[in-house]
Amino acid sequence: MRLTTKGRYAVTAMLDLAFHSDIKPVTLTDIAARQTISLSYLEQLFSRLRRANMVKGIRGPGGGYTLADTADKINIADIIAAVDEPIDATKCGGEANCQKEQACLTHDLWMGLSDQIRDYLKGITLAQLLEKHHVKSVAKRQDQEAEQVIGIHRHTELLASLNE
Amino acid sequence: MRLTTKGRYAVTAMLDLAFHSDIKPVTLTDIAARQTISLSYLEQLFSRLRRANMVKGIRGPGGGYTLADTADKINIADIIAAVDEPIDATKCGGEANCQKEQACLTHDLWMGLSDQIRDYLKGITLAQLLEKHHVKSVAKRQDQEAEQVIGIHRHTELLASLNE
DNA sequence: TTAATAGTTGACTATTTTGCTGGGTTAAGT
DNA sequence: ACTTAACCCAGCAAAATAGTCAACTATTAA
Repeated sequence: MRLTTKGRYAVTAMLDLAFHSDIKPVTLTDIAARQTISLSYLEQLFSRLRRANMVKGIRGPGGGYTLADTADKINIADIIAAVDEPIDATKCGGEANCQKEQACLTHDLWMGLSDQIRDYLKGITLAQLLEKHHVKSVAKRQDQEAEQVIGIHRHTELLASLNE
Repeated sequence: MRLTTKGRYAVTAMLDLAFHSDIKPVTLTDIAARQTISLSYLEQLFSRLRRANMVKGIRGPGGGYTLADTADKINIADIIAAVDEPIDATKCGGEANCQKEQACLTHDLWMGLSDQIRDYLKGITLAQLLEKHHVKSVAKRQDQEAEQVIGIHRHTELLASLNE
């Protein structure tokens, strides 16, 4: 699992879509203007997102993109995985072709960590992020309320799984 | 918080160090051989790690690197932060220089997510990863009683080195 | 003292990824 | 027909990544 600006662009665009595509499809031109991402770069990203069945493209006037599913069914890990190259799991490609035992061991450790991050991001949906933002803006408007609904208990939960 | 192969190299190298530097300092040449990372690339990474006070360099014959602190005091987030460029938090650099409200909102959402990942990784130490691996390898060894004997002597060798 | 070891530094190169431009083609609505 | 917008390329400049080379300095064993 990698975390780069590319994935960030994708998540941002998907959030924008979740925000605006309730009524009608959203054009990439709109997203490009709102999020200041170049149209052609968005096209690249959405080409992958569409092939991964995260969004649906509707052609013609009045067309655009909509989410392929409800926002609570779309998680962050899948979005990032969709736009990232399939990571080649370098050098120790799946099978044990490592000559050295140590190399494989530390490789395993890293992969385990990577899996945990993926699981963590799999547990966060677009709907949760929108809700969190909603809560936050409401809280800012009224008075300070306790936010952070999503993060904390999940954090401890995952740490607990480390200690098994 | 970014997650790239660079950070992975750094974590892998630090894990290798945590494994082997109990008795004496570990040379980058050794790490390069074990982890199949180029020596000079390691030099770059360890230059940053040293400046970030994650490791100590010891010169002269018998020299090498050791952890600057015990393995339970070194967390993954700090390792990655040490080798990564300070992320520029693009376009909305700290202050609210976003012209559009939406851009800032989704930006906030992403930054919040990024913070959560950082907190998560801050909660995972080298010691935890080593411990997890230790348990796992023992279990694997017990399972492989009737099977091929390839890994066994390496395991005992490793366990022996842990008890010294 | 001397030679070997090993870290330190900086500049340099190759490759990959990133973000973007611009050209088109195809499907759908007016 | 004409427009709109998704779709699909080929390519390209800048940046990041990964690795190389060479000169240097500090340490210490012999």
